Amino acid sequence: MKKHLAQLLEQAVQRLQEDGTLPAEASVDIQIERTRDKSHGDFAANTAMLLTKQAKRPPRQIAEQLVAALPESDKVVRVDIAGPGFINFFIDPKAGFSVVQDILDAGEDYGRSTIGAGQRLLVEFVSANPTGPLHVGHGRGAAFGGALCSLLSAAGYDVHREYYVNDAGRQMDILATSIWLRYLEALGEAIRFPDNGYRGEYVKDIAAELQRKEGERFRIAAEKVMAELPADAEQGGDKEAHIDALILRAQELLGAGYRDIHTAGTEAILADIRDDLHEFGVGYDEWFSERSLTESGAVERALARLESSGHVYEKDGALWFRSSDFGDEKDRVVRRDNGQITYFASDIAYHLNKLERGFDLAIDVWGADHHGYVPRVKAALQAFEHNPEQLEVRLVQFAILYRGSERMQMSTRSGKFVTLRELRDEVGKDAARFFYVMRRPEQHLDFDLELAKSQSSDNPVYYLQYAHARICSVYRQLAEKGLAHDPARGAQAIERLTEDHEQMLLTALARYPEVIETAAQAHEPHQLAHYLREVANAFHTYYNAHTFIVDDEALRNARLNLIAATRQVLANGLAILGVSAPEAM
RNA sequence: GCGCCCGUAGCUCAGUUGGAUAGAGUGUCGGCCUCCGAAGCCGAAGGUCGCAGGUUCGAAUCCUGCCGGGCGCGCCA
Repeated sequence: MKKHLAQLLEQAVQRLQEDGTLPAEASVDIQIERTRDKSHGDFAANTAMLLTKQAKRPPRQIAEQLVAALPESDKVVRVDIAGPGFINFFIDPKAGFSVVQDILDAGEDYGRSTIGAGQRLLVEFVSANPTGPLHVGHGRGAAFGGALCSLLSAAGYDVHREYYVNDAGRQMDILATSIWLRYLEALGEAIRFPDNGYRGEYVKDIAAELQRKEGERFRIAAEKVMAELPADAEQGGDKEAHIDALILRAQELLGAGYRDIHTAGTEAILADIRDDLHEFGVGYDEWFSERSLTESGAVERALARLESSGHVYEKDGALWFRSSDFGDEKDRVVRRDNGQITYFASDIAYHLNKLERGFDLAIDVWGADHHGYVPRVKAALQAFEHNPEQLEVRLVQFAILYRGSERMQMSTRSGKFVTLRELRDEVGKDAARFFYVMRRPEQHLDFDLELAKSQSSDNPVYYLQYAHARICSVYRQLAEKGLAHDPARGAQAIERLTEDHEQMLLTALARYPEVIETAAQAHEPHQLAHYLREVANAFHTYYNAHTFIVDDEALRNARLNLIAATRQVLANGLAILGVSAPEAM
């Protein structure tokens, strides 16, 4: 309908240009929006106001000329000019009925759009280091990323979902060393656990598993392990120097065995993360290994290219990338003076790789604490003469957990954090996913556990699910009364749906495809969450005002068609958000 | 200090990319089950859109400067 009205206005503008009423060179972006107030008709256009400057006439006058030049349409019953120069369209109510049949015919495909035109998008999200289980901060990235991908896919984009696995680098060495030390502890060695080690219980679990499988293969006397180490932070020294020395010690003493522990640790945690996300309803097309970049030489090749194009230099024994040439605050190290490449170096290679795979746009979903990282990655892409706008970084603020009014503190390294799994166990997948995506990602999220698991009207998830379950219940009631829904009969009588509540519901349902398109283009799944609440509200209101199972067979079937369509829209929308649509609750 | 994000009803948040009288939920108060599920519905009250300027037909939205909160500013990842 929006498109239809835009076409009418476009023709009107063209006619006025041809007869000289409007300057021939005038151009205008025709915007049609739904009105908020029924007295303003169904749709409104601000075209006349946008043309005031170019036409050098007051907007209302232009509006009159536009309306006079408007082609006839059987869908438009009246056109008004109102306010400062709005053109208000009143649509023939009959045109609104067709949406019911559209929905019933399309089923799960209702709302699918071709606006993405098969554009290839790479969405990278979560990508938490495999150094421990996912926590509730990662959960928000997972819920947002998952919903965003489904949304984009529904809008006709070709979406590739990817998890970047940081399976190389120092953090993984710290993890491997932590596992080994816990393993030694379990064998009864008198080990002092480093301040900077991973202290979570899961490290002990992996160590126990290692002991079960490998016995005492990695056992080394504590005296040899702890001999002559630089002091740890707690001992008045430097925690980084201490842990680095311990890593080195582990590698020396264990030889090839070190790699086995490292791999065992990564695999154990990655398997856990995969299960966790799977149970959360989030799936990936690819798990992209950082180590594959270093081992294939992709990182070295990227650095060599930067070197030959003059974008790196040496200073203080390290290799620096001139990111400040591309708007970053300062230059960044890509190779440390000890010869090791930095995390940033692999990330350069990774993002180069993304664009070289031919994606039109790469979307990264990051925690907001990484925002300072954006300019340097974009700088790297520019250094390779890629358009930095081909990378879009969506920053997701952390969720702040509350239990009632009590705020819960978290920190990964100390091992004191609420895991995503604990959250799912406590509030359930549906509530967790909905709570995460009902806010704009850049908004801080207050996540109240008590509210999310409360089985009451306070809980916004139930409001939507209840609407769906309630509709299902109507059909069960119908069967109990020995009646059957006849959709063909309902379609014939569809114009009997003239009640205000029915009209409200019809317009709400008709908006669904528009919401999919705007939410997808804005990369904002929360718009869909809010819309679905409106649909549920329109339905609940209707439900309370009218009985569907009436004696009048034609009217009954028409109403059943309408609520069947409502159920379909709720189910389609909830599916995109990763929330189930139960038939009973 | 510099950079990014946020500031809208008591609380939690939307606000269709600059449109008409700023909206929901929740909380408070008052109504609605002999009737397809009351996890629902209807109504009332509640606002200096952080503050001050500017841009224009028109600003919660865009620009500038302040105020307040969060985050970042490593040869960590």
